[in-house]
Amino acid sequence: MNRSASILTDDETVFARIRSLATDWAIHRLGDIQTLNELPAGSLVIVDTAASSLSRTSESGWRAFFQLHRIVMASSQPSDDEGLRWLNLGASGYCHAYGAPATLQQVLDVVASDELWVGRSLMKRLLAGIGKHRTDSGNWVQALTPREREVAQMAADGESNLAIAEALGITERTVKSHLTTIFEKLAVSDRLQLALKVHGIR
Amino acid sequence: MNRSASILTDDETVFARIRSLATDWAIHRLGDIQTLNELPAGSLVIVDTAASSLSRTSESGWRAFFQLHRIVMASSQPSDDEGLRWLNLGASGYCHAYGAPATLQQVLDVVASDELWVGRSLMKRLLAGIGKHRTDSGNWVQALTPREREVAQMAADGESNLAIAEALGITERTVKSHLTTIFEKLAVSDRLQLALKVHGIR
DNA sequence: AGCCGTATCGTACTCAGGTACTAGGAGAGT
DNA sequence: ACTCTCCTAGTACCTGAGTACGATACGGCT
Repeated sequence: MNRSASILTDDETVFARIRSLATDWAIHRLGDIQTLNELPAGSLVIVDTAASSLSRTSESGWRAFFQLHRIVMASSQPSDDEGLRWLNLGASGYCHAYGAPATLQQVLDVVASDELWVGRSLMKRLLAGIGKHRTDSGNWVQALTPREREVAQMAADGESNLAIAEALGITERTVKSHLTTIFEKLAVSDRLQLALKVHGIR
Repeated sequence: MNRSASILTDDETVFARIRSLATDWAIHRLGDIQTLNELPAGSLVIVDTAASSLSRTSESGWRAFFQLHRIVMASSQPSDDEGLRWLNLGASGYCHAYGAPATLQQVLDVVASDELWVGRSLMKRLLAGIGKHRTDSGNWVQALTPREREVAQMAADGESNLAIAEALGITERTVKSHLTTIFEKLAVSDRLQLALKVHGIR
């Protein structure tokens, strides 16, 4: 396959890692950020956020680069906020420079397909900013029966017992019954503790 | 490799396509949405948004399913809005049911790695919308006095009125008094709603 | 046939949470 | 001085939530 990518980094370890793990890819090394201008348009590039020559490029300079190529920013100390900054400037991806080999391979594959690659935790923040996404923190589900899951979710979302009963077409007494079981299974004392557990707080 | 996934669809074409393209995967077919409860926790599942049995599941039912498994919603007529709805409910991915084989393969790989898969155009929208929403989640603090903030935070963390009173060296009555003011200022009815607001859920 | 898990529902009870109405003292600003 | 907000607190009262101690029915497993 004719797959090649370039990388810009000052860190020998990062370079060696990426070169070795990406077996499907031919990796070229860039000496300076300005050499991005010499690559054919649409090239796949990994840029180490710690590379020294980065500081000489303005914000609009970055926007231009991101338009020209598909660029993945790799940080050795990634954070959601840093990732957000790069993605907002137009980066095609943001990942951990020392991430798992399989993950880095995946990042390259995805970005090469003209998709964007955003890590899990940052993605959740993006979704949370738009709607009310909440996943994870969740082996609580596995302890519950299907019916109990519905009741637990609604109670955790702030619905009253009566509201839950009406929504599910059962009596309030049955809702209470389910909740008692749920509290016992999840080792919580009331619906507020349940909500904290379901929504992954503490 | 021991890679298997399940699919729920009424559409023979979709089933045939996915089965044929995903050579690395063993694909099982599900007959009904309820069979999700019988799969081992954390299973990888593709669900056709047009499947007839979907309508019988409530919103909270979906949330529970999404926490139990890694579920990719596949639509034959995808839209950003529809995608956003599913992802907000907790889906692990949203893609085109008739998408390019290589893309679908990638979706499975990515989701199997416990990442989220969001298409390019939807991702752009998420990134565009991040700025304003993120600031107003901390808005509740502004409306409250310092003392009220302390009480609100503790109540939102699940502490009882008595526990808050003892921690702050005041009577339970005063805690109640603060809470009544807090509820009024933040336009919520009880401590559970307060917790959801403080922790940025709805 | 018997056991067990799940889902449903009844009555009665306790109690934490929340409201209504009220009010005194401390401190800041006019 | 006067007003205003904040923090504090008492008594009385109501209600939703949760528990105790049941019950019936259905389906699967041994």
